Amino acid sequence: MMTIQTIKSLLNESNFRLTKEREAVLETLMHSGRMLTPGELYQLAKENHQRVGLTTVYRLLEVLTKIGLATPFLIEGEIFYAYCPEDHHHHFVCLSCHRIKDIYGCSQAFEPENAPGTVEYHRLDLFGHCQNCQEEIPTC
Amino acid sequence: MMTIQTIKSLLNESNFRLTKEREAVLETLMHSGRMLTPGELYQLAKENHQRVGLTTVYRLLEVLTKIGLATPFLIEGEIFYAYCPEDHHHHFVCLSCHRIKDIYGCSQAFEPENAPGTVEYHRLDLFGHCQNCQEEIPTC
DNA sequence: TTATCTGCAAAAGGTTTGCAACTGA
DNA sequence: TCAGTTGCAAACCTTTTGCAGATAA
Repeated sequence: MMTIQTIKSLLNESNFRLTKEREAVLETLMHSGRMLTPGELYQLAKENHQRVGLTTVYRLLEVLTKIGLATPFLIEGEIFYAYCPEDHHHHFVCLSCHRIKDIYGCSQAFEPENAPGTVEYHRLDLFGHCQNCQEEIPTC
Repeated sequence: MMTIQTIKSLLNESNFRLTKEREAVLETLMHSGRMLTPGELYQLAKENHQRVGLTTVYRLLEVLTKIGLATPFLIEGEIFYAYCPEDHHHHFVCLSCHRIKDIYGCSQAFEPENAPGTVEYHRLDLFGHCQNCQEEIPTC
């Protein structure tokens, strides 16, 4: 996982700053290992660290998304964000606990040559239930 | 493309009804060939057909998503919906005009056996610019 | 016949904005 | 030093809900 220093450099490159509030929120997101709604992230960050404002959370998520360090997910009408290193990979998303596992090794093979246009990027997400959550699910 | 009659049957199977308002909105969505925000769909449907309410649009999109005939997309913070037949396929999404092209022939090969859990479903979307829009983009 | 659907108006809820004070680089 | 950031409160929208009347099946 990328160090805070590296992330700080990435932010600075784009004229963004890493304040102590942003660091608190960022660490909360990174260490959660999950995708979180802005509201959830705000709550968690408040619990784990100093006082931060919801506005700050929204603004940080926007910045992180812009520089490719966070990715939004739309699940059942709700928007979540996950910390997401900038290299190309895919995701396994647990629909129960919202944990994200990055999956590396993209063959790029499924960018068909007969695509009806120029492909800028693609996104592959697998949805299911992680091993922890499978055990907890009652067979019904 | 699925006929209205078929869609009506699918709706009825789940105790939903196809009213003339829903038919108007549905046809607008199907024939647009694009992903649309609820607001855009509402505007288009009003232009093309009789008077419909925005609430009706929201409720139809919810129903269609539930029975697998519409898919939501999250693009730059906005939620769009596309008509989407219920069989498994992928998408090419034009970031300029929001047109959607369905891509068939999924190898399923990228559901790795070493996935950290049970995969319920996956989703692969390609984003780029369709041939129409490439021509229009000024080289800058 | 009746469960479902409609549109409106109101409520709710999530997200953004303006601003004065603060702070990282 | 000063451009970028903060948190608050207010503004903004998008989405949902309640309801009485309409309608598909």
